Amino acid sequence: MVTGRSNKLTREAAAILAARFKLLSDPGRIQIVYALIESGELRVSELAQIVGASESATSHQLRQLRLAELVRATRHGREIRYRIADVHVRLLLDVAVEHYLHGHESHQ
Amino acid sequence: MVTGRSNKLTREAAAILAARFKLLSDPGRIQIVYALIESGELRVSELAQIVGASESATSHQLRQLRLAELVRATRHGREIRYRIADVHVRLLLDVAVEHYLHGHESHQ
DNA sequence: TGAATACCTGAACAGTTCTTCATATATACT
DNA sequence: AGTATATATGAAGAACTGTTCAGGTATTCA
Repeated sequence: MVTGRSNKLTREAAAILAARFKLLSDPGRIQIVYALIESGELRVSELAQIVGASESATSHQLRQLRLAELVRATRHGREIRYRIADVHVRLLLDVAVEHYLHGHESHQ
Repeated sequence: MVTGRSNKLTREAAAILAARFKLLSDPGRIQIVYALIESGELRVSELAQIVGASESATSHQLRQLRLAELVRATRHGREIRYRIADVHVRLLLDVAVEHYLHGHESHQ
């Protein structure tokens, strides 16, 4: 499935991919994204508790994810609920969890 | 395929995943990894040319990938050839390229 | 042995990232 | 209107990242 494809990755394409991977390059952000995938919709305070960070720090992280359109926010009364907005991240995280966690230790 | 799984991502697990994604969070490093996947084995000077960076900068990047055991180096005479050492990154990049490049514009 | 080639490495510097703290905004309640 | 709750935001600082530059190591060739 790798052989026979476009063969060259332009710098622009690499930058697009890098930006996506960068969003997942922080433990807190991964926990946020993962929690939203599992739970569907969560409030900022709930996410802060799950991650174990302050609400301010969590809000800053959510802002990044929001600006990158990876998550979407909706106000409900005085709370704001976040949910996944990017369908692709689900599979990407699935693959990573499947391969880099529990047991898949093979190399070479 | 997402429903019905372990449901909670520990901070340690999130850190492991984040470290892997971080390696792919730089355009140059993505180009290096992609080129190695496509070509099998390449020298530092070739990789530097592909990425469009100095050989020193490329060497520093390769060092990171090497220490993370994502690539492996072998000396042949006075040149050093690099190849992919982590089987998982292939699929991860495949998924990312497939979803974030050419046309898969769907959201929500 | 000396020079050339291919690559590595450490230090330094600019740019970026993440957190905290203080403050601001929006909504709800009395 | 005033207070409480939930979240957002800007500034500031510490820590980290990627590049360059200068010099170092390993190998080949004359």
